Amino acid sequence: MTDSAATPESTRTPTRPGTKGALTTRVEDFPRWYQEVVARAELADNGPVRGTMVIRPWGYEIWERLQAAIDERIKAAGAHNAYFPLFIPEAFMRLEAEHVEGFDPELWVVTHGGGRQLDEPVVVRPTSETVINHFFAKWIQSYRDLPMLVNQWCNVVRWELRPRLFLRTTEFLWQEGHTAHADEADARAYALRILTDVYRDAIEQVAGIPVLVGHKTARERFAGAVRTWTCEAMMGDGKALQMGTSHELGQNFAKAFGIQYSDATGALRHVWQTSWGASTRLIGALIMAHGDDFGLRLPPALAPVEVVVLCVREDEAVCKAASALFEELRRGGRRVHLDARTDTGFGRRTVDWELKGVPVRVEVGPRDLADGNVTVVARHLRTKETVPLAGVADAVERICRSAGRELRDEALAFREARTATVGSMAEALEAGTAGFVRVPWNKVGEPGELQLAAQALTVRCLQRGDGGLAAAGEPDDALVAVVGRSY
RNA sequence: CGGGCUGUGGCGCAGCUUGGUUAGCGCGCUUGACUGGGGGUCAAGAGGUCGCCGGUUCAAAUCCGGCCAGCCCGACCA
Repeated sequence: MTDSAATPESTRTPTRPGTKGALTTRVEDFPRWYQEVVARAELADNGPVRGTMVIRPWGYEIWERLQAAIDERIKAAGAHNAYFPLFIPEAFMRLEAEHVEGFDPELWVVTHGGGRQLDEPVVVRPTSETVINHFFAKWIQSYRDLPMLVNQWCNVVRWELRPRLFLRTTEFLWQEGHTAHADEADARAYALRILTDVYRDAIEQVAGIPVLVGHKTARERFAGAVRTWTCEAMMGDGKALQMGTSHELGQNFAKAFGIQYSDATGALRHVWQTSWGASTRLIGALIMAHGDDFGLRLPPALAPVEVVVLCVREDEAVCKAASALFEELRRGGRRVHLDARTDTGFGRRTVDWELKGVPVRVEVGPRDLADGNVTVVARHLRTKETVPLAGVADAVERICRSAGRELRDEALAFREARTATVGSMAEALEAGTAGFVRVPWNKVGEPGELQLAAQALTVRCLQRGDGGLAAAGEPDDALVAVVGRSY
């Protein structure tokens, strides 16, 4: 993900002309670059209420594709979609001690409705454990009702002090899964299944973002969970972003909400639970993991448009050839867009498509066309090739099939280049700011976490030395802490 | 909530110290022409109660007071 990798010498002088309109480069000012990409690629806008977000069509289509990838995997894991209310009785939030404590500072509470003050204020959901468990208590009676596997796609609202589009907004879209199981082992296995088969798979295979998996330290754990599993990825500035989490809730909520079932012997038992979520933050990750100094780079699987065919300029033969290619690619099953806006300069249009991250551009111009050729450009590598008309479909297929994997390889190489392995706290503190540091957890511990926090460093997750997940009952002392700065 | 800063066309800013005629600039937008293989050129336009309220003054974007809003840095979080 260095500049030299993103702009091979072989390309025909790709330009960032002058100062006008060009993006701030990532090394110059990464947060500013991020904001500019969000704006210029027309992904989102700030809402009129502080911290709120308008997701624009280009951004929303990406979300719909992420959603589809995750939803299909959730269903494969046996959960079903449902919908629970936005408003939660305030009293529900108080039922689980840690949960209240964790969420209290983030709550939005509605005190008025219908022009008068409510007798009992209602909370706007920051997450839905409480309402859903209220119903689980009602729905679950017998071991035959288990496991109960429910998911919902919805918005949630949390008070945020430092909003940033996609990464941290007051209202965001997500999916939250909630399950109840007969025993601890089943709950644990399910939490892990979601972590790896849903989140890791969708994020790596569809979004092309390599992740580290592991569990959170007590300090970073979800409010009310006994164990929080996480997928962590490295962004283009070396900082970490949590991409999806899966919690083992033990029996905390079951006891607080009285979720009990009769087992085969007739004995009354509390269920064991999980909850798990992934949000529109993934779009932020996509931008920051793959974006380059020319804008967004989308893996074809998530791109609203996979191929744009553009007429270099007004010309009968050009437009005819472009339309023919557009039709051919469309029939081939690719999402194609024909850009025949000859009232806008060619340079302007190519830059726009590049900002938006469309994986392939097919440029049809009179010069190439005279020899029966067009120019095909792969966005992620910014490589151009001259291709005969008859070979365009193949060239497009080749790029569409390889781009996602190549983006992932590039992100992985970047992460590895920015990951250090050390043996002590002192070294971890020293190496910590450029990327990830792997350090034995028994050298860190809770006091170490405080020292790290002083430098804005946190333990992103704990995992085995080989990157594997801790087994049931495996003590944290034997594990490695992945340390980094985070969003 | 503690510390630093900013409010001027859609966006980004200058002007304010040292009040003074029609408040400028870049980008964007509109129209036209020439263009056209990486944000092209030229010309003509549209668009602003200078955050709000009050005060000083012959005169306030500019000086004074108050209020409001937003940004950045610290403690929370997907």
